[in-house]
Amino acid sequence: MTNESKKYWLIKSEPNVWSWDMQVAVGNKGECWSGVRNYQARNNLRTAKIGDLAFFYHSNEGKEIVGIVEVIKEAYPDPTHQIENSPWVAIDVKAIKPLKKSVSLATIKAEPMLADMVLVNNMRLSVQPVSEEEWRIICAIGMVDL
DNA sequence: GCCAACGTTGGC
DNA sequence: GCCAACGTTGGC
Repeated sequence: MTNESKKYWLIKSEPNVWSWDMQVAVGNKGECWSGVRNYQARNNLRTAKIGDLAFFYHSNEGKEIVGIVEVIKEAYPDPTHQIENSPWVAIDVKAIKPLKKSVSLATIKAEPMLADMVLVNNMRLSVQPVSEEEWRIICAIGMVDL
């Protein structure tokens, strides 16, 4: 695993369904990221590799990036959709660290350098790529070193 | 709770 | 293959 091949993502969760605190509570064993029912998001999940990092975004309630997770298991059949030839996949992620300062959607929208983020332009996509530049900017705003 | 934006479905 | 109807997401 080299730094060059590492990709960055943003994954969304409604905190009343699966929150950052719950993600932290399961610790290093991580948790299965499942239930994605959107082809574009599914394709992104398939692309995610072990060691890739992702922002953990709270949708609906909070509307902010609260932490960083790492992919620890690559795409496998979604355990919440057990039918033959299910098109859906899941990955496993584990919490790495919280942002010292969470980065809200309003903050992202207000930052011109982040105007091209998928989060801003395709609000409904639940698993989305983040460019290295966007990653660095948000880490800086969130006062986290990664 | 409302509704705009988007994705999916199904009739034709 | 088009497009209207419907369902879902998610900000407000």
